[in-house]
Amino acid sequence: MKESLERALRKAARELLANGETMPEIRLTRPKLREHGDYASNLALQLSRQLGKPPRQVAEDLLARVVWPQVVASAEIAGPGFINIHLRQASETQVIWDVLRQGHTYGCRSQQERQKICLEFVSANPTGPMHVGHGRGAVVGDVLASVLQAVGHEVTREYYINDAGAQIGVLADSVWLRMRELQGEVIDFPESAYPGEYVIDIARTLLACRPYAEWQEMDADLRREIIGQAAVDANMKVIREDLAALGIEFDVFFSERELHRSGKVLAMIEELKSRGLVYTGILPPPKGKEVEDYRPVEQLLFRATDFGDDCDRPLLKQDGSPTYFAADIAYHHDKHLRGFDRMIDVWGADHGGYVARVQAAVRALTGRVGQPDILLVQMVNLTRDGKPVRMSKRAGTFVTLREVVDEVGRDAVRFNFMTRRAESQLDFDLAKAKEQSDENPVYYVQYAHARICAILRKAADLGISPGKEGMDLSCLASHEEKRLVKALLEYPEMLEKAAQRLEPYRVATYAMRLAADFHSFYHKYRVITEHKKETEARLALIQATRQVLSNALGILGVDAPERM
RNA sequence: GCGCGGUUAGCUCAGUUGGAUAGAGCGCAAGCCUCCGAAGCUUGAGGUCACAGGUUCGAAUCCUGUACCGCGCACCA
Repeated sequence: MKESLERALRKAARELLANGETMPEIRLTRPKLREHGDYASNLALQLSRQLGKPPRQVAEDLLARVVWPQVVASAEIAGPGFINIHLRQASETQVIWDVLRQGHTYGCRSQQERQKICLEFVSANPTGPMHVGHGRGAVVGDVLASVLQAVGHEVTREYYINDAGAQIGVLADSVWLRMRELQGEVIDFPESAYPGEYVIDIARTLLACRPYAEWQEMDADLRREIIGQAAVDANMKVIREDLAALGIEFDVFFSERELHRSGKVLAMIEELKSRGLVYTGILPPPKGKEVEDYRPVEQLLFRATDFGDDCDRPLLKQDGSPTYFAADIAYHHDKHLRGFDRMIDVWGADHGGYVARVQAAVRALTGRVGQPDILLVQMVNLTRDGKPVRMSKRAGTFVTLREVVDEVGRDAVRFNFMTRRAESQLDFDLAKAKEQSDENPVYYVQYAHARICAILRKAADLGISPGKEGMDLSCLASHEEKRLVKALLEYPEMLEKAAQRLEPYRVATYAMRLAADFHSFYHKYRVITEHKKETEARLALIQATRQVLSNALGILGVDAPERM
């Protein structure tokens, strides 16, 4: 519908412009005031300068030439030169049948330019349970994936497991110390050791499956290796369970360790070498920041500055092993080789300093600019009754994601994480999220859905069913009904924009608005009345509303209950 | 010092990539259930869009600078 209007305007504008002149992007907006019509265009104002005529004159020229599609009732010039378009009432209510016919697929598209997208998110280190910040990234990534799928893309949800490197060694050592402690030894735990309870659990499990004496006799390096792997497996198991509790499943778990073992990291470094993109050099100390143990060392460096980064980056550590960065380059290179049209990464904001170098590396290896797209999800401030909850990892007292999900529920957690843009910080109050109060938008939306279901049940009891496609809906003429219809019409537009701009939170704010429009309508008008036609029309309207609420909640991964 | 993100009502946040009179929730004030679900609705008060310049028909939105807040800044991940 929107496209057909845009096409008509574009054609008229083409006639006004001389050959070769560039056409501004045609953008129809939904005016805030209903007097301004159903859609509005600022095209005349945009063209005014090019044509050297006042905007209102341009608007008149446009209107004289444009051939509107059937759905347009009238179009007029307003204000400085806006073109306000009014649709035929019947053409808007048509959306009700579209919704009811298409059901849970309403709003989805079968994209002509379907992309294969690799969406990497969470990727929390397997050194312990996830915290609330990971949870936000998890929900943002999961919903974004659903949005992209809805508009017709093929999305792979992928988790990169950092199961290699020094941190795994530290984890293994921490577990080993706990194992010895469980055997009665008095241990002085170093600052660096992981403090959490879960470390003890892992230690206990390992002692149960192999006698302590065997562990003692084992070669130290081998023991470290085995314990490290076991600890990673145990942590990943917990992480998967916690993600499942949030309703999140991945298609691929990609292991960094496998990446090293398969030789892909070294191969990638060779590839860069052969292209002359690496050199051996010494990095200067970082400016403005104290690095107490800085020592000038010769390292193998990638020429990131040639590709937009502001500093060259090391590929090998002092001991000759690859850096995390090197593995990450190989990982993204691997994604590229697997044939994805597009890569999207969802990271915590604390990794922001990393964006330029990864994009630089991808560009160097594949020639693709601006890939991967990276969403930086800002921090979550966790509070309870307004007081900050300490999240000290050192003390091992941080609140885990699982505890929060268990306490406030999956739906409330997911919805609350989606109510704000990813790049603004999020306050999350445990007490309020649980309260089921006005502060909690998830219940507001779910309530609207349950309420509609209650009305539909009542109608069914009375033997009344919603109208059938083709019936006259002109009685849906009140302000509230029109708004509701308009909101239904906007659902596909909203999804489109959310996908295009990688802004999944739009689905949540849309759901709140749709629920609000329904509640307003509900309070002003009764659905089931003496008038048969009116009743049937309104039943069709609320059934369509229920469907769209359900679709939006489905994308959010939130339940759409029939009763509450 | 540099980079990234942020700054909009008392609080928490939207604002359709530069459009018409800047919106919503909470809180505050006042109303609404004999009636399909009050976990809801209606009305009101509340704004120098951090500040200063600039760009143009037009700026919360774009450019420059400043001030605060958050995150990050070799050989960790």
